[in-house]
Amino acid sequence: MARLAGVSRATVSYVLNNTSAVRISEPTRRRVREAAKELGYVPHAAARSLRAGHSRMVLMPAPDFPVGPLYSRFLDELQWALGRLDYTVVQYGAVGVRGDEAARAWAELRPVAVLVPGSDLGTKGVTVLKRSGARAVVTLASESVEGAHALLLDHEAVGHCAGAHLYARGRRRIGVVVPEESGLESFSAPRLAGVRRALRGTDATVVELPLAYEESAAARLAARWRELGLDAVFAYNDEYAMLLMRALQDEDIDIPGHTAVIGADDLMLGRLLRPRLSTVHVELPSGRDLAELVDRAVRNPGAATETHTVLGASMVHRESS
Amino acid sequence: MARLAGVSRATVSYVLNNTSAVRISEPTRRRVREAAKELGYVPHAAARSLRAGHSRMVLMPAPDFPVGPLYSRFLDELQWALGRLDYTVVQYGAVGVRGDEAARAWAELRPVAVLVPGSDLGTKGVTVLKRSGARAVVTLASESVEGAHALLLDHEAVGHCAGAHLYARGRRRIGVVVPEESGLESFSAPRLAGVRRALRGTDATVVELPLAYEESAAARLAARWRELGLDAVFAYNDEYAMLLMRALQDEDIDIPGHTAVIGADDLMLGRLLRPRLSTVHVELPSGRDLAELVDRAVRNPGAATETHTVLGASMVHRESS
DNA sequence: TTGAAAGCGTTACCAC
DNA sequence: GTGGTAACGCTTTCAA
Repeated sequence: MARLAGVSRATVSYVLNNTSAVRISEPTRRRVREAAKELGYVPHAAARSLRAGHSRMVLMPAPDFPVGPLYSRFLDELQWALGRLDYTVVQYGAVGVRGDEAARAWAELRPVAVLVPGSDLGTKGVTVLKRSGARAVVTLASESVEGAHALLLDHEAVGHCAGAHLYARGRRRIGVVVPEESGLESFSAPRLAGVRRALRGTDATVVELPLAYEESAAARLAARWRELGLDAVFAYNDEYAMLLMRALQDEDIDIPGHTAVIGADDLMLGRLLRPRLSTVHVELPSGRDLAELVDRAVRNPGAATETHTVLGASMVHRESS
Repeated sequence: MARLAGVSRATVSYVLNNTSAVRISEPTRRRVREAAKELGYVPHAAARSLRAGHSRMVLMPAPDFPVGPLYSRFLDELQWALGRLDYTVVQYGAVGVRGDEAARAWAELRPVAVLVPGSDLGTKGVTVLKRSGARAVVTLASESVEGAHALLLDHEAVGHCAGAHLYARGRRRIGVVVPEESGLESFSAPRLAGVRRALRGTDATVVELPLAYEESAAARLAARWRELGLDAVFAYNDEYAMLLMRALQDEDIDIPGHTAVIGADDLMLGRLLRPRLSTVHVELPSGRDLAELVDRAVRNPGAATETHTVLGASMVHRESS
């Protein structure tokens, strides 16, 4: 778009950006708008941000494993809230690119802010991003990273909640399912650690139970259940709980009589099981709050990095424990 | 980055891009590389694509409703395959922006290709994208759009498969669950239509059953089940099937004796229900094939738009039907 | 009120 | 072999 309406490029820019500093005559405005519509003109984001020296793009790495409804809703809310603040959310999809290499790839897009779920970002990566112009880097993980704002997802508290509940219900030999699927370690490890902490100094014992999300794996685990001598199991989340519970029931193991089973995430499916599944309800951070944190950080990049602990965990006791 | 290593910007460009047309002395190369590393230099994608006149960005709108494991896996595979072809996949997150307005927002990023799941793109939108430089526009929906390549997701075939199966099992009064959640119409409507087609000209009847994904809604539907007089129900997908099946069982309705229940998508949870859930297995398009389609279209934008019907549907008969 | 021109970071092209 | 220069599309400053 340029001399299409018989005016200068500057005039076009003024009209389309509603620049209030200069006054353009109504007829000219109309001519520009009509020409723009007719030509199907769309501004060039790259040129704009190149000239401006910054963009309004908030970048997140696209998750590379199936995400549940919890995260979907969180993401939706976040996108909505950031959209209201005039940011554009972009999920960068690159599989197999990790750590600092990923940070460099993100930095090429010169996002104004970067949101990183998971612990795949080091101090080095934060430096690269900041030097490339990112005014805010926020991590969502169990541990904070130097130089970045942190939303500490306290998965450890989820495990603690589960462990304390099972202990209070009189269980003493407690299994903890740890998914074998990759990409889940950063969630499962702290959940296991939380159970351990809840039971430290008591007479209860904790047994780690690696489990792949397959019927056959669950059946194998259930087959040796009696010899394991467990009276309770915290199954990482509701889906693994459903998988294991079914396998245990197929082995005629009474739930919760012989073994208590609890999950986490409070998904719909837990309410549909029989016995109804006890679960740890997890409260993800509010998308609106996170959007405001990002906006604050962008407006004031010099401020100290904030660290918030989120992910409220509360027990939902139903019938399986 | 510019005169940091005491060389010209052009030389920097040559070194970092390994341009073979010109020969740069080894010492110079080293100096440039060192300076780049020291400064944490990262190339500016916007400047690059501005200069080049095109990018390697493939844009997809981020889904604004919870997606299942099927779609997650498809997306993962697609990102991997496009990554191998040196494209960068970006999911554009904007909630509440629809149709041509969304197309214009996407066009601002000047992606080389746009992949649109769902039927939210009109001929107008395709024109805007193409005029802005997109060399390939591919839709994944039930209907094709003029000017765009189309992967026809044949949800109608899913419904047909379900209807034919239930008829063959002797069922004649067939309910079809239609989710009330928004965003799912483009999947649920063709699935319902497929059931209708399968039973057209037979003595079977089809009853549409709107259902929200909530226990209470399912309970209300189950409470009036006997008066509905249905002997089978196709529940949109496995999750709705689980919801409804549980409600029916709570009403002491025998499955499959009194009512056959089938789902779709062949999720793990169907195998864990008792009775085991019959389901329509759905084959999403191969991410690799789609990546190749995109690449072909990008290399040869003039070629006629391709239309492929994907989404193979096949019945998985278990115990609930 | 409008237009001309500079400059953002890159890279292709041409002189040196 | 190397380095200057122009141009990509846009915004902004300054001059007309």
